[in-house]
Amino acid sequence: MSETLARPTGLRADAARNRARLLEVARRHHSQTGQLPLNAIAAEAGVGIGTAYRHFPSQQSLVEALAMDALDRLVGAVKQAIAVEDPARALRAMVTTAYEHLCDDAALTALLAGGTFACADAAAVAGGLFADVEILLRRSRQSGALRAEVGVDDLRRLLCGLSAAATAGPAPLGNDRGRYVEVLLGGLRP
Amino acid sequence: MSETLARPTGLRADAARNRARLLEVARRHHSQTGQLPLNAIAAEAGVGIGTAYRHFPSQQSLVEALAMDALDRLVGAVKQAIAVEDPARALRAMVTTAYEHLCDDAALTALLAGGTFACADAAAVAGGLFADVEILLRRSRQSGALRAEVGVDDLRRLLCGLSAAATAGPAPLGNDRGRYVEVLLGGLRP
Amino acid sequence: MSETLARPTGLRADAARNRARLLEVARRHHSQTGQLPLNAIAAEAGVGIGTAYRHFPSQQSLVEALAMDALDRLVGAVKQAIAVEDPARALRAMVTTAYEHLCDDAALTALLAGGTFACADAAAVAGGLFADVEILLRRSRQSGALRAEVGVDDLRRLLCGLSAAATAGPAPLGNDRGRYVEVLLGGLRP
Amino acid sequence: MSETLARPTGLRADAARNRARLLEVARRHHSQTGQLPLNAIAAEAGVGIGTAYRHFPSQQSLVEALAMDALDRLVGAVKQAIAVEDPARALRAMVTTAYEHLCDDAALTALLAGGTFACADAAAVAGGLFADVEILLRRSRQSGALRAEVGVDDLRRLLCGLSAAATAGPAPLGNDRGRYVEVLLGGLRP
DNA sequence: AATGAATGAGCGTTCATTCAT
DNA sequence: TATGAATGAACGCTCATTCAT
Repeated sequence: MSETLARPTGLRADAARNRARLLEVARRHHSQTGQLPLNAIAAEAGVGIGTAYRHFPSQQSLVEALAMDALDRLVGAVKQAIAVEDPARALRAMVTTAYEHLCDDAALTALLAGGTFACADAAAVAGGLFADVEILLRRSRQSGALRAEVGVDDLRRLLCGLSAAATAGPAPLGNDRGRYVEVLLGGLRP
Repeated sequence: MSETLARPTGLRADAARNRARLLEVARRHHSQTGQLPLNAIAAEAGVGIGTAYRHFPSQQSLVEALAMDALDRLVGAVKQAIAVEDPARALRAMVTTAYEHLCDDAALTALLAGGTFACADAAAVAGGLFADVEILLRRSRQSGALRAEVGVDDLRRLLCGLSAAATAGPAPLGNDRGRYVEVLLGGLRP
Repeated sequence: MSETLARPTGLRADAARNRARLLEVARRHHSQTGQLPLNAIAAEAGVGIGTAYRHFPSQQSLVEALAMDALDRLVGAVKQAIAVEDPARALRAMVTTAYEHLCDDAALTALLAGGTFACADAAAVAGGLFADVEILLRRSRQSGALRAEVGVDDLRRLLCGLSAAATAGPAPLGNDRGRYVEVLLGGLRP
Repeated sequence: MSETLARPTGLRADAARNRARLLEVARRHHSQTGQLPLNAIAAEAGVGIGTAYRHFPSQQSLVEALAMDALDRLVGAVKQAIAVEDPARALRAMVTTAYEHLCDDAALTALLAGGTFACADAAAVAGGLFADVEILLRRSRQSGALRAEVGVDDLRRLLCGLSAAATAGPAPLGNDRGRYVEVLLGGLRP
């Protein structure tokens, strides 16, 4: 019943406001420093530390809450890619959109790079995503658009690593980052 | 005058011994936990914390000292690759060996992923490495073995991201990791 | 008016159910960890923290509620002991049974060791107990079965200390603990 | 080599001063509240929290340092008791002095009640103490002054429990507490 | 040059308690 | 009356860094 959820329902108005504030501050911290110090985030959000822990009993649950919206969008984009008839084009669409989503949302990258889940709903959504991707990969493989040995988990790792390569460092790539996904796409062909 | 060096010369015997002990302990910490707590390392090495700071005034300098040996080996391997006459084979050799070196040495990956240097000698060696790679890339490009838009810095990022993808997570790839570099090699072709 | 009671009467059905659940969880916590964290207990019992506080406005009142059953049993056992005609045997019976009750119920020990009461009914029951014991002690003293200087409060302290000695530590005494009460019984003789 | 000691040697002057301040404040806290919050103790002693942890890496080590002087005195007193020729009188002397020492020093009671040791020197001193007591108990048993089934560890528990009984509660016994050890002495006789 | 004592910012976490809904 | 959101004091502990000896 009172299981931790990345996207809770039926929050009281004030609780929802606090949650939103916490997420907002946390997002800034995470994207800027890569860290999620709950004490500082709570203070900056003008919220008691206990409240922060009530909403996010672990850092992982906070990461999942941060990533939830982006995860939803990614799921939608992948479903759109699956709808493309030509397997090669579908694969390209899926990889490209996943790459863009990961580059745009550090929490999503952290969540998928970790591969573990604290919140049941996040795990469920991610599981659906992986299942969708699996379908697409199988089609791509059968049509000869994808190397045989690349599975869902490989793609997860490759995409996370690639977005890290594009995003990390003192001078993260901006508009230019599209080049990297072309390298990956080229490499995925048999 | 006495600029910090990743590989100092003319150390007194005891100083050299302390340095070696610190590096040994630090390497263990870094490979096991990914962290470099100077206090604990100094204590474990049986060396005063002040001495540790004399040797490594910043964590970055410690990382560079840790990576120096691997960096040397990488430089040698790249020079060997350059010596290969066929540009495509040379490129493949270089990328493969760099990937393996990065997978095998977390400090080397940290150093190259950061892209900044605290020690002049490390910067110089890395500069030489990049110059060598640049030569190889130009040859590869001219012979049509490499995409036009991939520069040295792109390759640095791609390799670091790829080794992170192979190494990270609860179940790092082991012998199997060779698959990933094939993806990269495939993607580098025009 | 509505003074706090360790054993309230006329509770609504749901309130009684909540109370019972809270006590059940609290007993488990107290016997396992020696602590009574109200938040965790309320959550585990599926009861709001506010409700928990309504039932048990202080930790002391919770301890007293936890101890109430055991206290009743102890009162009964002491009355039985008083009924024994021979003063020496009566004293022995009373001390032995009290010791066993204390060893078996950590909350009872906590209540009697503290010596103060938050709930009027607990205080009343304990007062009755002490009065009964007082009677027995007087008889024992007069018959020469008890040292003159040992009063009810001394016995309370001695018994609590003894059960702590038997129960505490990494290796609490089990079946063997009967030895300790023999020491006390021996020492109570003039 | 750098093992934790309850009584370190060769401290720098300022370190010794800080240590003494910490112990002084800690003793007050422990005797008044039974707790040892390192943060508060460090602040009250006018010492950084890091310094406090340097001196006492665990609460247990702080307890042992607090108890060390009393433990020494107890060892001396027990040796004196052993020197008494008559076994019954020797036993009485030992039990009485141990009881008094425990009543007078809460840290000593905590240390002996726990029965575990973080500092090698404290463990060694305590081990010597137990060995001495063992000798005395054997003599007492052989001369018929002690119940057969009471061993060193039983006596440890009984004495800790008894001193807790005398010391605890809202109205700890003062001069009067001698009565309790008479009960124990009486009970130890066969 | 080496040592290691001292510092204190900072993080994770618990939990008693209050109060708006 | 029941609920549970919010609060914040308090505590344990780590670790980078400075500086007196």
